[in-house]
Amino acid sequence: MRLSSFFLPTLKETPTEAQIVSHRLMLRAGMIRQTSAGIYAWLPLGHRVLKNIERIVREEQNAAGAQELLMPTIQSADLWRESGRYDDYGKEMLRITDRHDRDMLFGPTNEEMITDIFRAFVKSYKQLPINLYHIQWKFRDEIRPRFGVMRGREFLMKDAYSFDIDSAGAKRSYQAMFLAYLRTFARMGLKAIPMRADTGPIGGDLSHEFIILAETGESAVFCHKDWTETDVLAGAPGYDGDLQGFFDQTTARYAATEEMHDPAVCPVAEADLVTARGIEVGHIFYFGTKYSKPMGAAVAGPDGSPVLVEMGSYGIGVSRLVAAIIEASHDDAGIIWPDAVAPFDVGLISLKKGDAACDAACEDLYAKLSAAGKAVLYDDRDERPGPKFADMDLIGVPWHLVVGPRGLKSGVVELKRRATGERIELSAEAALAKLLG
RNA sequence: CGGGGCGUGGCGCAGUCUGGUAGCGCGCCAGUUUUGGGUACUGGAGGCCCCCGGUUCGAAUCCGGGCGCCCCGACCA
Repeated sequence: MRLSSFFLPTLKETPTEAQIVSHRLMLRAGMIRQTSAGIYAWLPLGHRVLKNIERIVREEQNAAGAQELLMPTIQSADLWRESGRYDDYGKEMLRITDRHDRDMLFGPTNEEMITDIFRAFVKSYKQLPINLYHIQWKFRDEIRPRFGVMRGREFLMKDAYSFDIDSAGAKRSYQAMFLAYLRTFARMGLKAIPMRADTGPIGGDLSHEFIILAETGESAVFCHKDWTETDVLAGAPGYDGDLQGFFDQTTARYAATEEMHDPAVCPVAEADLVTARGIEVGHIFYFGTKYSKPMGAAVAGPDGSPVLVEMGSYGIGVSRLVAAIIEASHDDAGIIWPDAVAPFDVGLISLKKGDAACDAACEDLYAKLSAAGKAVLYDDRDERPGPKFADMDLIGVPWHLVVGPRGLKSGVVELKRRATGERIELSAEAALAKLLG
């Protein structure tokens, strides 16, 4: 992509409404545009990151055996009356009336709808287990949306729903998602800590929140310091392996949100306890027959008699992750994208547009990197070096390849790693080899 | 919903108290200049001053009503 024609409205100054660093940087980097309180348009740069995160989530869900489908954003109130949540959910649910005066709503979650789909088609225990998910926009009419996409009213969520014949199967489904979540967040360069959590309005008796530590996190969290020092996934099994063992071993290490933490009975010595702020990026629930019972989702068991299915649900805040990653990875100059989610792999900076040698070298590098499958943002604008460096730092591209007349005279270009600031001079060929290696 | 604050070119703000030609910085456009970390100068474009009503010869400014947005609290991916 040539920056001269890329829609990237970066800002030099920070809009006043943005209070936390991720929101400020997302606005300054031209990633999002607010359209109403808690509702945002995703501009091209932000959209690229959102899609990358979505892709990782999808790959890991598929690897864990979940199957993707897509349910609508608008739902009928009738389903929610069946589960009893139409009244329970309160004002957070956006209620809509259609032209025939039918009660509709913009889905805040999909337990009812997926249960309805399940019960329509699945009739035998032989078809279980099943885990279905989608990645779809949700709307929750928060009392106070804030912090940009961190707590928007409209947000993109991956929600998965598992169906099992018994609680042993359901727990195994839960543990598979538990592992999938750890893998998902690790791939994004995040250290997410699973914490025992309240089940809230979703209901149920087993639940973990996945929390990443960041100063601007909305809730206080407590965990053993081992969490911050070791790789949770070291020794993790495959999905057909000993999930129970991994789950037991992982959850044995203390970690709890404020609501669940009681200093009086905390098993961790004070010296080993980390007290921090956290951002919730995922939440998993096992809730048994909470929905299958009122909605009559039963299958024939081995003896032919009906058995209510055991369910769980598993959410990841996809749009929130964009902000959460920035909270966890930035500096004074701007965003530092982890490679896996970066909107571009390489930022190619031409220091002097119009200089024949410089233009030729840039075009050549741009063509070769692109041909090799790299996403390259080529800053071919007729600008001075200063703004180019500043913009590339701001939008956080992981590698900066700087090409200028001065270096070309001595046969070198400069390669900079955004995360460390480390810069090396090397030949164009060597730079290509390093970026493609 | 309770408490606090804000609404003036794209962004950041002044002007409002004390009514009288709508301003500054950044950005944008043109030209000159400069050229390895947001160059300097000159010229230019761009504003229903959130909306409606009232007071007044005259309202960004005063009065009434509405709308929108932000921050602090309880709820949530």
